[in-house]
Amino acid sequence: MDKLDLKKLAKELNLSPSSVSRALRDSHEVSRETKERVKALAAKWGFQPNPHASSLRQNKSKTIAVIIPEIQNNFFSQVLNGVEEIAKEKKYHVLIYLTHEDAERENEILNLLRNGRVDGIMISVSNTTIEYDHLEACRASGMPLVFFDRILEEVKVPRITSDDEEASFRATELLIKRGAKKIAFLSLSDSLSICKRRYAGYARALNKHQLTSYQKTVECDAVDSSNREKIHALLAGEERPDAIFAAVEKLAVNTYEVCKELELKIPSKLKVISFSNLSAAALFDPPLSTIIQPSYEIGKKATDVLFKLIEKKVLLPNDKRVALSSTIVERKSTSK
Amino acid sequence: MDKLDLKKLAKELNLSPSSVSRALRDSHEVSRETKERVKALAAKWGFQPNPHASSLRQNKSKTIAVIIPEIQNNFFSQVLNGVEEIAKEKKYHVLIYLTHEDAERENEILNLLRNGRVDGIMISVSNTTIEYDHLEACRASGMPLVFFDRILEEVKVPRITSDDEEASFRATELLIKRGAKKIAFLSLSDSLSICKRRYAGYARALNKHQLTSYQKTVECDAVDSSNREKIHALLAGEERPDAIFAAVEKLAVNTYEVCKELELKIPSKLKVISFSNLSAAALFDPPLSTIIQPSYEIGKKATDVLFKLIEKKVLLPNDKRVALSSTIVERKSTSK
DNA sequence: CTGTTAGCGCGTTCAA
DNA sequence: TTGAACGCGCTAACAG
Repeated sequence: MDKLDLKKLAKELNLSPSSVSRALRDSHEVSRETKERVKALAAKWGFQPNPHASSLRQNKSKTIAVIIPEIQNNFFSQVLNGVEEIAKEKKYHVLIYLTHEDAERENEILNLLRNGRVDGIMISVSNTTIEYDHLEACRASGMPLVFFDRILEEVKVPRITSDDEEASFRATELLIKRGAKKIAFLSLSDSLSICKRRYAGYARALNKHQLTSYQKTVECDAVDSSNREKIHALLAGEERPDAIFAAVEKLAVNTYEVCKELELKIPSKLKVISFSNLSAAALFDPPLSTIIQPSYEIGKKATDVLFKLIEKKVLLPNDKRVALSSTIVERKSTSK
Repeated sequence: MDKLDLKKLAKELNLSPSSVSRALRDSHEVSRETKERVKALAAKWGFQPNPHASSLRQNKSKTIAVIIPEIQNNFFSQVLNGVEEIAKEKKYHVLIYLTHEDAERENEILNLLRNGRVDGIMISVSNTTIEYDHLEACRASGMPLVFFDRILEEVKVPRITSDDEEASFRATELLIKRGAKKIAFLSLSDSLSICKRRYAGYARALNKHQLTSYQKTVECDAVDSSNREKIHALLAGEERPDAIFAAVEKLAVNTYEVCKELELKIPSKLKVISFSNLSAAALFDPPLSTIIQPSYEIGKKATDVLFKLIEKKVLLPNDKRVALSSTIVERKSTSK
């Protein structure tokens, strides 16, 4: 069983390679009969055209890249589900790259993708990304590029996010309604778009309710142990908050861990709400109130827009800047 | 800024394309000086060889495929972390495919991968996979192939798993030691390798402790709602078990949900233990005892072995059949 | 509708 | 150590 190629099929069928090629790709300029003969033999032999030859010739790879900070995160894995769904429909392949929240690695990955390996790129930037030359260069080169969730304002490409500011505002108001007066904000990075927007919503709610006398942010990072220390310091120190707004899921988990350690009761001593797509949040002790992002839809929409770019379709105004609605699910961690 | 290629570099440097090609790939048959000149310009211009041309010529893609049932699963996303780690070292790219537990889709994906798109494949089979022609054909074609976690006995390729039988035995003994007498087993599919092995460990423990008079299996699937119904029927019916062994994480979550609904107290009325790689299991109400698989290590080892296959290195006996140890973490859900 | 020709960009001959 | 020539497998352009 040697290597198959178009020529061998062509010889067997007494056709030229180009006809076989056309038939396999459903060209209109080939007879139905020929198409059927070709497809029958191709199926019988299990033949598929060599994708590299095809990519080289057509100058497209039928592949997209998804770059995310980490995979062990429900939000991103749900996004990937949406991406895969659309890619499958388009018969595209999906390459995945992890930055591990490292801007340098992110830069390297973008470099790897500069020479035609993929037809388009979707990225959620790392929390250490401040310089944006690599992304701007990518955009400028004409590579279809889309941001999702974590964006860079400076780089003018479509951005598919959720309504972070508004959802955060509502979540903070919920804490206030339940009696919180000193609400601390746990952030992943001051420079990260989602954290900025989430902070803005939090701050707006404090302003509205004249609770700005206590306005404290703890900037965390990707390392659980140091996050726990910072949260520990916050909760064991003077001027302890009576509520916590966690900008990302892992910080809520860290908060719960510290509360266990300190035997600080949630929600009586501390209310907690967090962005989270963890379905098991309802099983926590106590059940965690969450702001749930429409992750699957973000993945689908971002991929959709990416394909519009790839296919050089015109983008509608609401393709360029999409903010899908999050859902707040109140549970016991925020009750009075 | 038009397309770069070897020729343009060559012209600029007054070299032939072949010398440039050689220099970039660190061939020994090119002078150090030339190498440096070439690399300097390549770096300056941000040049990278077209991967499709290169793949076509060399007949290798520098890409591997990972096929998993679902991504929204801590085990698989941790595995991917390990895969990415090794692939990065090898300067390989990673394509990801989801079967959504559908054997037909699995078959299609394997077909997509038959003609050189990837140099190797890692797969954890779907829970509906019974026929194995597609995998056997893949193996027979010479494609490097490795199973991880969920395997098919019949297909003779390396398999990297965890010590399911032994870990399940120990977990079941733990339930027994804590007083359980009627232990039910929640399975994802009777035909799935991991479930068979986990069941075997469970059954062996029951045998050893002469508790076989109650030996009940509930076969679940990928749909949460129907799983909850089945578990509900089990827990609300006659001959309720006093403990549950969940073969996979999601079934433990479903069990907790049903217990909440039925107001059935864990662990006093029902003890629960489960395979799970969810770090937040410690925050559950009550904290869930878990059997933690070495997912990251499985990902690394499987990728490692896959690269040995790709590089045609000899496999050591303990590359062909690896069973890494799981860890049991006892928490409140199994206490007396 | 089908065949012929040429070339995508690279890496490997083989010759110098 | 370098260059010239060829071909990987496919498909676009052109011709019939």
